[in-house]
Amino acid sequence: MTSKRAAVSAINLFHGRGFLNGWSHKSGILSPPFSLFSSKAFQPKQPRIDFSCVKELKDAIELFQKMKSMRREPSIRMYNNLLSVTVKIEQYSFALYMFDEMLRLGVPVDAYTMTIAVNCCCLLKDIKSGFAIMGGCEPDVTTFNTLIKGLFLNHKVAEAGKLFNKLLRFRICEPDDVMILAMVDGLCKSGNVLPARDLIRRLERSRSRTDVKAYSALLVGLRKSGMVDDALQLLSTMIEKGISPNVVTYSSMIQGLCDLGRLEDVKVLTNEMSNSNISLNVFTFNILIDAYCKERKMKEADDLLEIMKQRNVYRDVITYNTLIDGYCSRGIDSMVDKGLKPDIVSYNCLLNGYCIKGRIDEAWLLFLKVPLKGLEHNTCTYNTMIDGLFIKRRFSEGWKLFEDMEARRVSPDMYTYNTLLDGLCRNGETGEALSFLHMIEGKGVTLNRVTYGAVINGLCKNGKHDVATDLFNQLSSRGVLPNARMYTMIIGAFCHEGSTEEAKCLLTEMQSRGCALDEVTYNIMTRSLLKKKELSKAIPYLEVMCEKGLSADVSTLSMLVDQMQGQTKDDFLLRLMKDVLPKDIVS
DNA sequence: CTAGGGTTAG
Repeated sequence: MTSKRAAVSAINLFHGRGFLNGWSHKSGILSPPFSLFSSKAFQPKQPRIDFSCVKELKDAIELFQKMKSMRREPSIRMYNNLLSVTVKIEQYSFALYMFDEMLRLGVPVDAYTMTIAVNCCCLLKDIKSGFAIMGGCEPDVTTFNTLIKGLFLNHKVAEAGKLFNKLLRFRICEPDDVMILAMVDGLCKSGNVLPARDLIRRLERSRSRTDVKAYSALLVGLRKSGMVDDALQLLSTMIEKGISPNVVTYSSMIQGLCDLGRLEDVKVLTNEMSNSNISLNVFTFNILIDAYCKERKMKEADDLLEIMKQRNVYRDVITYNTLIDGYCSRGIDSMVDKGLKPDIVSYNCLLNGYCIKGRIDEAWLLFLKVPLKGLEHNTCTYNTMIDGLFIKRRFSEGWKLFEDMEARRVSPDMYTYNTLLDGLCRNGETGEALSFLHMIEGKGVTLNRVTYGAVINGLCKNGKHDVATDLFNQLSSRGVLPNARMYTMIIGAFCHEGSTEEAKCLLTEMQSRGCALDEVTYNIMTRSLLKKKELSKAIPYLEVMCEKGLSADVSTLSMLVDQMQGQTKDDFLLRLMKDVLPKDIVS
């Protein structure tokens, strides 16, 4: 087992020196192993205490007072119970206060007490105190697990790694499944998915094997980094190794496939699940229902709801939120009837429903009602409302709401900025959009394709083709890959300037990146060539369009007809005339 | 009912 000396030295190694300064407590805090009362027969009977009635801070305070004044001193287990429920109601500061009091009163705390206290420090983002508490008595693997998780929670990734390595190297404790999970999950969530995968590989070379939860955490990490196929690959690898995936593993893989719209592949996984006798739970159903709702496949979503009912899988708040979001109108009442309390997401979904239907005044009333329900507007609430106002071109009201948001310390995120930038652009204020963009970039907010797409689109539409092209060329240095839409816009910009050669280069580049060229792109390109009277160069594009079943638009066609006057009508052009051109243009 | 565990919303 762990020796206290080893543990403390590990902590010193970790922190350099002196972390225990200022921490003092009575020595001999642990009970002697064979005290008079350690045998069950002599153990005074503890009065029953109902901890489940602790629902809020004042209950915990009252109970603590009561326990302190009890004639027979409550056992440490009773105190631990109280601490535990206090943590469950998220009163971490009070839990720590009780912990201090217990030390002051000389209550013999144990490893459980200490782990709870360390956990509270971590959740309150006070890692230093967490480490300091460890001087109190012998930490075990659970305590270290709590600390590792706390380090990740406080964004101290390197420190978590160092601590983990030291625990291994000095054999301070044997890492268990929970510790490996804490490491894998922490690494993945801090964007270190590949190191997490390496860690599992490294451990598997020395230790027996990684459990299903750690694998699941890694799969989630891979999925979130867009490596869905790697995740699926790993899923089969783990099955080969004899580690059986469970409902969580499958659900997260199903989520990954749904994100990519691969609903057919999802069926393979659900079949695998039923073959392995793994039942879908409410999570799995929620993911599936959400996917179908997003694709407007309401029949399938309804079928799933029916299956849920048959299998006694109960809808939760998220099921209802998904439905509100998907159906946009079913309201919140039915969830209230089922005894579920709508949360801020419920209202955000409903708000979104009103906004996308253009029922902006109802949306606004709902927005105002949220605080009356005891809920606080969050970033998403503001984003949805601002977006709704902007759709109606009520820009100044949207900006006012943004100011309100900042005043109330609700932090704007990428979505907020995307909406605002898009609004500026759509209102023709491209100069303001550009300087706003630079301001956001200065804040270090991560921006995406949507952000830049909105600005580039605005610039193009307002004739600022060179500025748009500059920004487009800077995308890769900002870690953003252009999508088909952005390529099309810039190709359009080049075409507009008559730079068809540059446009052609971009067209080739977008094809090599696997972006699908759509009707718009072909039309722009063809029109640009026709404008330069280069009919022979335009024809190959028209041919490709014919092959792909894409149609030329009216202005392309009229230019084409124009230039065909007096040209020899070869077979292709005749066919084109017959198949593609609308009758009124031919005549 | 003595501590630490992976999956779902814009």
